[in-house]
Amino acid sequence: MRTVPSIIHLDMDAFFAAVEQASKPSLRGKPVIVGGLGGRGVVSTASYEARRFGVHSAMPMAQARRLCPNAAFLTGRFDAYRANSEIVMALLRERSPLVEPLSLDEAFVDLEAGPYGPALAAATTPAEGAQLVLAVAEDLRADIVERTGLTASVGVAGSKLMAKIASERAKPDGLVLIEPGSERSVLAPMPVRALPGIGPATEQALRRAGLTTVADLAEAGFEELVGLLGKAHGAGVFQMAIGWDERPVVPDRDAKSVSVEDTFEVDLADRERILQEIEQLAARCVRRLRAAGRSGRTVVLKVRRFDFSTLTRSETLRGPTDDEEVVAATARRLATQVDVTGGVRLLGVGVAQLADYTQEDLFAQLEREERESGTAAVVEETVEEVVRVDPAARRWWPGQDVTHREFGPGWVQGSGVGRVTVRFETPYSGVGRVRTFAVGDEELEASGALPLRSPAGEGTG
DNA sequence: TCTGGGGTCCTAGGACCC
DNA sequence: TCTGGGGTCCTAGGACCC
Repeated sequence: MRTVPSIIHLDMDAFFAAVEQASKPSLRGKPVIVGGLGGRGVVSTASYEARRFGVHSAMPMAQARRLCPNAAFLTGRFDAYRANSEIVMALLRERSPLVEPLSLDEAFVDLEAGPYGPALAAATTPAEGAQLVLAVAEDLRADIVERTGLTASVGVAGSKLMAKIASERAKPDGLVLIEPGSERSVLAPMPVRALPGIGPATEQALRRAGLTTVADLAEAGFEELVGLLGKAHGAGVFQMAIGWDERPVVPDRDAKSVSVEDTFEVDLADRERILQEIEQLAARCVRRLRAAGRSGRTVVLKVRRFDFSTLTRSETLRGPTDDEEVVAATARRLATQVDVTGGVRLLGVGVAQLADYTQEDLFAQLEREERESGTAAVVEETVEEVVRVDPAARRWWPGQDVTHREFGPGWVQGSGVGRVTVRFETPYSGVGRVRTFAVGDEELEASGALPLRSPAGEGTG
């Protein structure tokens, strides 16, 4: 392992909620909860103000409402999160080409590559190298605030494992260094659950064996952990426990699967309806697959039943496809293997075994020919229904960006009984005023997210 | 008013081939 | 006539992460 702590782990603080607060001046300093607003939604991110009430990620939204009824409850605006994520990732890539994003708000950076590599290699002592890395990290954090107004926590260490643990300790808005050589003493007192890859099930298995701290794991040894957790997991956990981690920072990992899924407000019982939903999921899945310029060979259908039991059925085709009809027909075929009595709460369609491009899709051609010659099962024609958009039937989502012809840009605070309430403010304005309109008001329209820093540099944000 | 959506990796059994 | 073992692919499920 490295003697200079040249690996950085960056984690944006309460990212989704922080973007909302930066976008909406009236929410700064207030509890904000982003997540699914339907009856079956869960919390995606809670602001630190909301966390003080006990709200956290993955908590059912209904419970969050009980704990923190005065919070702002918003649906996610992923375009805004993606745009700010790209700004942050670009700032990381200025420091090194070796950037490994883990999600929109998290990434590893290896500073040994890139502009600081030579200076790090030239450092005469590890302490000198550490000082350089800390300076780079502080500069990075300042750049992120300047460009987005958002704060990030950064961990700096000699391995991915320790950098990640360091960023966790740095939260919120901090910087923590774990000195190479101190790994084992830092890890020893920590609960096993603090190690990435140890979740509730593994924690339980270890607790039954009397192992609760990382020191316990190191003492238990390789053999016992492999016996308890299996070969790969046991070996991995043991290595983590003794602070051993040589995993490289790997940029540009290609996706290995693409999937979409929907949980329904009310369980679906009708077979015909289930097939329709599968049809639409397949279409969405293929749209994403094609947008990524990929095709896939294995189609996966996922079904969660009324009792939360979840199963998957998959079929591997002879070659990769990006044809909507092929994916849909395969998913429908898989659906016939599933017992749906009692109802279905979730359906998902995915494609795996991805290939980089589509060759001539012989499989799709074959399916089409069979259908046309009438040898395949008759599939009802999907008639493109032309739905005229009735303005009065529009749906507005809490948090959504809108523009009013007279009052300008704002966001939806809430809607119901034919009315929609909008607060007119922007990332660069002061706290805005609230006005209420009829949901069908033609002056009001949906709009895109504004950058958190105005390109013209107006306002203070 | 229980439990999202998008992913990754691992395991284990059976089929199939040599 | 019986008895192999290894490798790879496919499928299903589970744990985990953000």
